[in-house]
Amino acid sequence: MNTKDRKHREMQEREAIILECARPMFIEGGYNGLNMDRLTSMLEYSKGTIYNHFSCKEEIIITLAIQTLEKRLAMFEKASLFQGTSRERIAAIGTAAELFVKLYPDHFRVEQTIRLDSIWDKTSEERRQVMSNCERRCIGIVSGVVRDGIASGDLNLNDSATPEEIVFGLWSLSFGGYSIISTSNSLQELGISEPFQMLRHNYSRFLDGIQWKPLSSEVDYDAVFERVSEEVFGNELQQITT
Amino acid sequence: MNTKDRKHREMQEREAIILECARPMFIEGGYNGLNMDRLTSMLEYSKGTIYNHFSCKEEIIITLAIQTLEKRLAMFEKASLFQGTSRERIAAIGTAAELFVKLYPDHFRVEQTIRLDSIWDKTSEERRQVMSNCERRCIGIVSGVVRDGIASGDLNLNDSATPEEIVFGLWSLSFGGYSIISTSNSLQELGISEPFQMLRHNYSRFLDGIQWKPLSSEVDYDAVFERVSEEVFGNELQQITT
Amino acid sequence: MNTKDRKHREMQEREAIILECARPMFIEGGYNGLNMDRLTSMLEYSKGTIYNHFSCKEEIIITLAIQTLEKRLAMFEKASLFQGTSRERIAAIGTAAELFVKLYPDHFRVEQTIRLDSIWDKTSEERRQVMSNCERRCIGIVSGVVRDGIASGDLNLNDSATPEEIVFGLWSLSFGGYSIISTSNSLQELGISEPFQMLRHNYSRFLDGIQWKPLSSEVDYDAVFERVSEEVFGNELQQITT
Amino acid sequence: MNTKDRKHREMQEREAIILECARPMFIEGGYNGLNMDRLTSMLEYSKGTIYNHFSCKEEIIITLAIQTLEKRLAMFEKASLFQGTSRERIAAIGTAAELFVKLYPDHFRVEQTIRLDSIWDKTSEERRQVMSNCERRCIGIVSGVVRDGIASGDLNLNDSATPEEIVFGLWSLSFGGYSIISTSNSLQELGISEPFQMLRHNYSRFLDGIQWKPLSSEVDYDAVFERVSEEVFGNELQQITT
DNA sequence: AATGAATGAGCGTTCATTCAT
DNA sequence: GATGAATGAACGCTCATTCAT
Repeated sequence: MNTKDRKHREMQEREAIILECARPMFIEGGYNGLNMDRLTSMLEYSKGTIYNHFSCKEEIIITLAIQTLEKRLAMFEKASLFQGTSRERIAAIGTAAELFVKLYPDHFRVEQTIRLDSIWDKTSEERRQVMSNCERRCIGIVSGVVRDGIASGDLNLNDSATPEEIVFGLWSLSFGGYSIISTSNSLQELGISEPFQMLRHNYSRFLDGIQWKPLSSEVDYDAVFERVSEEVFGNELQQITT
Repeated sequence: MNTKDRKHREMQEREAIILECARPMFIEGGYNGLNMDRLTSMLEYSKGTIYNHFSCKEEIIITLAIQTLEKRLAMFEKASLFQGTSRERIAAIGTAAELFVKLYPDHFRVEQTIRLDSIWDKTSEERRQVMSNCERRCIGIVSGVVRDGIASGDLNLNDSATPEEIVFGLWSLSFGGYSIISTSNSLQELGISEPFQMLRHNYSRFLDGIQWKPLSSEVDYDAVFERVSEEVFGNELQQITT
Repeated sequence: MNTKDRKHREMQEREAIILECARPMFIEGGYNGLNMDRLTSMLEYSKGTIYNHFSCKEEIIITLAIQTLEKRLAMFEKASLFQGTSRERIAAIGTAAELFVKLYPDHFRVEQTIRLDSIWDKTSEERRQVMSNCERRCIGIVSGVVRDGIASGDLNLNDSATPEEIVFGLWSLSFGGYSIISTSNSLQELGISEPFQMLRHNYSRFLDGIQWKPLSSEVDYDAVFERVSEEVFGNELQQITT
Repeated sequence: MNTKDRKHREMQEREAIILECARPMFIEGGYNGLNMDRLTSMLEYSKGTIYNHFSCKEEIIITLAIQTLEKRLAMFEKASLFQGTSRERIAAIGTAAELFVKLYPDHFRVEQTIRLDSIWDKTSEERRQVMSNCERRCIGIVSGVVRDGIASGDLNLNDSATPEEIVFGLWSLSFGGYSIISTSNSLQELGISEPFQMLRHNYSRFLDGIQWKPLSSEVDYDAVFERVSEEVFGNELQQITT
């Protein structure tokens, strides 16, 4: 049994090393930038060995995405456990999302390329499931907190909306905001110098719009962001600042 | 002179034909899916002729993006002239954005690929300028209406935000929302069956959050959407429904 | 008749302009460096017009060679008329050869490429004849002076050699020497800093070897070189020094 | 270890086969005549395999030159060891040069094309070094014999020349002579039917001109040529005559 | 006679994947 | 299980020449 365990552990370690090397190559040049020959020559493993781990190039790429999506899921889970009002817990998840983007600034690139370059079709059903699950569970966490807000009376949607609609709103705001921050240079032209903070304020405006109590006029959500960053994500924070 | 004119018109027509053929190829398979050999064999023009129009593959791709960006700009301009309150005019632009996405559902794919796959670097400065201008002017139109709202007293930001911050918020919500609609299948799982309408409601919630008058409780902005669709974009609407 | 003359003159002028533009392109990059598209775009004439003058690219190249070969022939003819002993006249032709190489340093490149790159076969019989004639007549001029040397008693070959053999020797020495000077960087490593003068001395050694009177111990042939340069090729010299 | 050795030997053999096939293609049509597609189709190896050996077309060409330059170097080294007077040893090297030209009549074509067609720039520094070294060492061998001649008293330059100047002279005569023999058809018109012998006589005339003892009137250098051919290069000779 | 858009065979090179050892 | 040489289809692009206008 020990032998089998060791082999398995070695497999996993090697897989991590391969991905670690593949990631910057992919970031640099996208799908075509990730080159199996160069990857091989930069690692101490041979082509065949790499192909024993990943049946094709596309599998490497989707695994790159899964790697960071799993980090995000873990961060969302941690954030949702934050002790506070429902709206503070939403803010905590927002904090997780922001820190995630700062920790893995290239995650979007990987994820979008998968959807854009017809990579999806060539990946294994299994890995696609893993990837979908990560997304689904992240959404589920947010949904949960929205429902908690309704249950606690902080949020009253008055039949004018479903909880999912609110999740969709937060998700849009966040995905769109981070995308724009990552890829557009128009923000500077707009004169927005602290885009992450602005994005947080925009969350607040949206939540104020549905009257999720306590409103931003009653609580300093910037302070909540600071508290969550330190209390919940102190470790992750160190990685960013150093 | 007539000869010259005719030649010029033929050039433009041919360029349109090339792009028309290239677009689905690109949509289908991204950067690698657009293949100069296949493109040639599907057109009645030779390779050389295509290269007389576009100096490299990347120029074709950026031109695909410019084509639709120019449509969007025109729609935004038309929408901004809508006669109504400042918030209704914002709604009109939102209508334009939604119809644009429905008319050119693959625009995002093209635009994102350009930013992802180091295509940008290989394009001509001239075309990059055209593309940047389109984005800048679209943003400018929205900025203008926000300022009009402030000037008219409908919107009072109380020094808690700059107009640009609001533009960033609307832009995030819209870009994120349409991206999610286009590329994610999680929306169905969320049980959101009319995502476009939901997105419009989310706009409203955001604008309610900053107290842009008249609030959504006072005016039926769904009705405004319908009116703008018909009155301003009747022609474009036909293309979608047929 | 005037019209015909003018047309003819215009043709010749245009031909000269085309060649003037083609020459540096060819020098720069050899056969593949001479590009009909670039040539066209640098001239005010169209492709078709250029093809009216030269039926193919190869014809341009051979004409480039002919242009300078005709200059050389003229210089050899002038040199052979120098008033002096037969050996001085040989030195005068040597002077012509050296000045020619300095005036048209790229001539070898053109001539060799013609022979190397299977250009020859694609040229017209007519132009090949012109080119061969130039070479033949240059050789003929040297042969003539050798025979004059024999006739005058300055040179006595004693049946140990034909005049042509001597011509072949001088030609080898000169062609080899100028080739090495033009293309090799080993000369500097050898420590030869004034290769042209060294080459002239080597002519002298060869002519001393066949006892062509007066020997280099009796006459300062460096001084003859100077005299011929000034008296015969004063004009050409100006072009080099300025 | 045997396996590694065998692999290495196979690599070298294959490289030789590739070059053997590339050589006539290059000889036939120069740079453009050597065509990677045709080369592939004439060999039993695939494109990729060829590119594993040579990183680009230019590397193949320079290797063609190196192949024969190394043969020449070996022949020069062998010749320089000939037992005889210093002038006889020069004659022995001349014999080597002549046999080399006859064995590899197309070497000049390859070498010149490398210098003419901007091939040089695209080759690896390593191979360029190898090529330069071959030339340098050949020159060094001749220099050495000239110095031996001076040391032995057979040659007295009287400060009128450096040994290098004499090397330059022999080199010019030889390079020019063989070039003319290879590429010009004017020799026949000149009535020179045995150009190689004539060239040898011209060497002698040059060496007589600097009074390198014993003079050609004292020793039958044609006989030396015959002796060296048989005694030193008997093996190589067989290749030519058969 | 002059034009220059159109042609299309041809080029050198790349690279994901395979499979004999 | 590991290797890495071999594969060969595919790619983006070039350019001498033609010919309808």
